[in-house]
Amino acid sequence: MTSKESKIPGATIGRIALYSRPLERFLEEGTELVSSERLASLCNVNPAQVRKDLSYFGEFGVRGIGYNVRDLLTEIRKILVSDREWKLAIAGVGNMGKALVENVNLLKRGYRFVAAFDSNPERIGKKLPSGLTVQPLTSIGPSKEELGFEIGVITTGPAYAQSAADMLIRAGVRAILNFSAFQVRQPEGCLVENVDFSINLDDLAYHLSSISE
Amino acid sequence: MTSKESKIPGATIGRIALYSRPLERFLEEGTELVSSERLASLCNVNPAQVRKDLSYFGEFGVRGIGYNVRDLLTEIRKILVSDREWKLAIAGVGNMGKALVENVNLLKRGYRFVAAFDSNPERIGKKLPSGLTVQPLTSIGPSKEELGFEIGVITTGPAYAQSAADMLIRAGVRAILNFSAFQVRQPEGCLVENVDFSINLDDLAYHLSSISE
DNA sequence: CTTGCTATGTGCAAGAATTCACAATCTTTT
DNA sequence: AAAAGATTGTGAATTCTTGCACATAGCAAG
Repeated sequence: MTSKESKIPGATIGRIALYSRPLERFLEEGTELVSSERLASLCNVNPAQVRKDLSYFGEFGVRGIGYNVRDLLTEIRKILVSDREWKLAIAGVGNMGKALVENVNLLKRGYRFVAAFDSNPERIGKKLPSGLTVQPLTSIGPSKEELGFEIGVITTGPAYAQSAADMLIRAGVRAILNFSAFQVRQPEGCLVENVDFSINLDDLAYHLSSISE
Repeated sequence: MTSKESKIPGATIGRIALYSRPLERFLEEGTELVSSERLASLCNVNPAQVRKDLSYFGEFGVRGIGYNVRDLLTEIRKILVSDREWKLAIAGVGNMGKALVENVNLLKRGYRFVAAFDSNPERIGKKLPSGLTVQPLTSIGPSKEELGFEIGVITTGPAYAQSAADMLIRAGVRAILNFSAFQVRQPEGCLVENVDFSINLDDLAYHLSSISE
């Protein structure tokens, strides 16, 4: 069904996800039509980029008119497979972990945390506002069978990140989103995406400084 | 001083920041030398990429030997201008905001939050564990003069993001790191970097699904 | 001081990604 | 029913990025 997946640039998926944000707003506001130009300007990209990105997956617009907001959003959700619920497990329930587990935005998009783990004995057994009870990291294995989470999120400190990753993988997750400062190595058969805010700050700092030169 | 900035790929700065993470660990562990190959493998990139990225800024290695960990780290910090303290202001002191303000990792890299703002009256006046007192968003203007923050971080809900951005800009910040789900438009003369985790999850979900096809 | 070993720095080729520019197609107007 | 106007979809040109492959250079051993 996916049309010639061979030539889809890596950044395209991320941008398509990006396009869905303003589309969601348009849908709420009742705006029915949107042009590639308008969408592009809201996402800080080139209009042709929007059209090309979408064209990898089909023809969703009407020439001379634009895109129907509701239809395009539906198509994008199909493309991203965010038209279903994804179950997540979190390892590390510090500030960052809690912020994610309680983030309504993620839930709205179908990402539901169904298990929470931590290695800190003080945190184990505690109940989070979302209703989840924090389990010991070492118990990941068995729980997975019951709860069936498919994506792992790591928000432990750097020292625990790799072992958290190992345990999540042993428990069967096929994808990991890693927020710890430790860069998790790409293991065989498991997708890993590393997120490090301090890199974004470094980036800003660099560009800020080079402007004034 | 910067050598021909004209041809530096956009992704290079981010990768150079990435290289510094394992280097910091090596420095702590007392490892003195590192090869582009080793560094590359830890960062999931190609060794030639490491060398080329660095070569935009100078010659930091010794042929036949590799790079001196301490020296390279010093050079990278100079490049990224993270060899000094950057003062940050945060707008939005929910879970995510607190997670950032209390993140020791950022502090270790020289990013210090010197002001916190929120629009929620219940939060205003509260003292954060870091010692900062939450101020009303509307008071951003005057505070900036006193405290001199130069980068703004937005962790409000989507509804407040654009107005928080406007206020931060009016207060004189030249760069914004935006974690809200609302994509802030690039304003004239101010760098904006938008971060949206749900996009990372969408990305993982997409690739997870396309594997099984 | 010469040979061998190793790992950097980089010109250039190969490969990707982006953007242009225009044909295609749909609606509206006359 | 033809012309005007709008905006998509996309082949091709352009621009950007990556990676190869090797000359270069430092060190060590004999």
